[in-house]
Amino acid sequence: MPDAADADGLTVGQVSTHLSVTVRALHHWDEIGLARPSLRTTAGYRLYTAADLERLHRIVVYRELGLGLDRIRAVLDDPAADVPGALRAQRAQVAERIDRLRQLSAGLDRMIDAHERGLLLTVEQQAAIFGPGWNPDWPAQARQRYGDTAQWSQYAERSATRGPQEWQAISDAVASLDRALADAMDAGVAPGSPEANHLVERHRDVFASSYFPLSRQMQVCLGRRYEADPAFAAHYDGIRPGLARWLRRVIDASARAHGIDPDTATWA
Amino acid sequence: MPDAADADGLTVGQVSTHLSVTVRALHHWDEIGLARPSLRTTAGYRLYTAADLERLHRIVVYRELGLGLDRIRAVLDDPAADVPGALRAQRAQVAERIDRLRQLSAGLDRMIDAHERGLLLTVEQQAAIFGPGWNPDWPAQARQRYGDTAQWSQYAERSATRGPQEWQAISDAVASLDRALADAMDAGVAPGSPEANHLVERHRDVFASSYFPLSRQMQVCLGRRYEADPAFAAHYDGIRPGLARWLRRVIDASARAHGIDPDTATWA
DNA sequence: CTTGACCCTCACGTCGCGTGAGGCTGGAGG
DNA sequence: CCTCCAGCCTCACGCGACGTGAGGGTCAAG
Repeated sequence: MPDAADADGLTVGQVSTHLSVTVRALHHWDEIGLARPSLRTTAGYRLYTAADLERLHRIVVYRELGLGLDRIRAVLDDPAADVPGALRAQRAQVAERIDRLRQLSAGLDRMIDAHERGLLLTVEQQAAIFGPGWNPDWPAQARQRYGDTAQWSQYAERSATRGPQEWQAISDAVASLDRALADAMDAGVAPGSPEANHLVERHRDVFASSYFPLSRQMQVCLGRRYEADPAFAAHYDGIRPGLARWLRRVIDASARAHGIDPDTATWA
Repeated sequence: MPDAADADGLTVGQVSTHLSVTVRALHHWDEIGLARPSLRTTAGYRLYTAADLERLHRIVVYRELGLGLDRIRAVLDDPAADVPGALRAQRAQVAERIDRLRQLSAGLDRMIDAHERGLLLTVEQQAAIFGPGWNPDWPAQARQRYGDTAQWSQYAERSATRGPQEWQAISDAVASLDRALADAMDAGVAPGSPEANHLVERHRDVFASSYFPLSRQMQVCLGRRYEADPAFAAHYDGIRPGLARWLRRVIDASARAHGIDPDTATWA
């Protein structure tokens, strides 16, 4: 009889294995007076009687249903307690929590998608919004290159909240800016002139509100890439031949006016 | 310009309304170093710059996704952090929690049902298990009378875990006991005899393992009700005429042998 | 007599703040 | 000038249900 009880009660360890609760939990329930053992040995060992076990078992049952210890205490100590009512209230709470978690899961799905694809639009929607010059592979390529930067994370966080309407607004803003840049170049606006600098600020604003905050230094790097990267250059030169180069020079001049040497500017 | 920022930063209250977070949360994030304001006034007022607001906004976004502050810190501070991985892990956790909550909700449903109906069986199942003498209105009547007692709660808790098989076992045990009682009466077993007392103990065991723990005092009350209540009496007298009365006398005699006066015994 | 498993009582840590207490600060009005 | 009041500050405890040691007795077996 290694574990067969001294007839007058079980110790915490024995109860613990019987009911699959931790010893600490039994201690806790004793501390708060939820379930005290009827007996103690002279050495202070807790001894739980059969009646104690009844109560403990009931506690375990209601605890598994997610009720708080206070509510359990009420249910056990007041025989006239409205048990079904308490259970229904609990069920309602659980339903609410499930709902919240589902919404949360949906949000996580969106965010994961945004991080991985960069754009929560179908290819058709992309074509309709960004026009014929758009290549649906671009977001994937961008993620390939910049996916492990903080900027990509920030961009993804914003993308997760953007639908077709928001992207249409961005597309419109970019197109409008491109036209203004082309018009300015046509009109002979010189790098460093107030008009040119104003356009550079506008570019920074549009970019920042579309993608992620852009420092002047970063803008310089971006201007260089506009000219050097074939895809970007094709975009701008497709609007007006020489526009990529002109834009780079305009950005450089503006940076210089703000005390930045464009030749040593760094992205970070 | 009542709230238009002193150009160099926003105070906690302003940020709080902008981002819909509590002032205390901002304090907390400052305390743990998750988001400290870049500036302080000479009086110690926190001033959050535009860059600070960026960070705060990202924190809010990830917090709404249910990430812990430590994980958010990792995501924000390490640009190479595996954000989609962290999000997917979070999604898995959320899925698990939803699952657990659903099981919990199902358990609550069962328990509510058990409390209200007393028996989680269809009428057909009840007829098949308890035989032709069974009246499907009995559980509802029992609940009507005893629904606000602790015993009913204990009985309901057990019922919630019982299916047709368990009820069949109980029905068999009760039928077997009834047969044994009838045989004993037929054989002329006298109240107070060892055989009779043994049967009383067996009745107490069967009842306790079927419904709820039964003290000897409660058993006496039950014996009286067996004789006085027409439904119970009809059950026992249907097995053998006079069995209800005989059983009551047998229980009384056993109680007396245990030092209980059956005429003053109380239920509680 | 020792070993090792079991028990005891403190008492702090968890997680993300809520909620005061007690006391400055800063701008508006008298 | 003073006062008022909203808003800010720093502690510091509280929550819920225990987990996790620390430090030390107890008990049956070898």
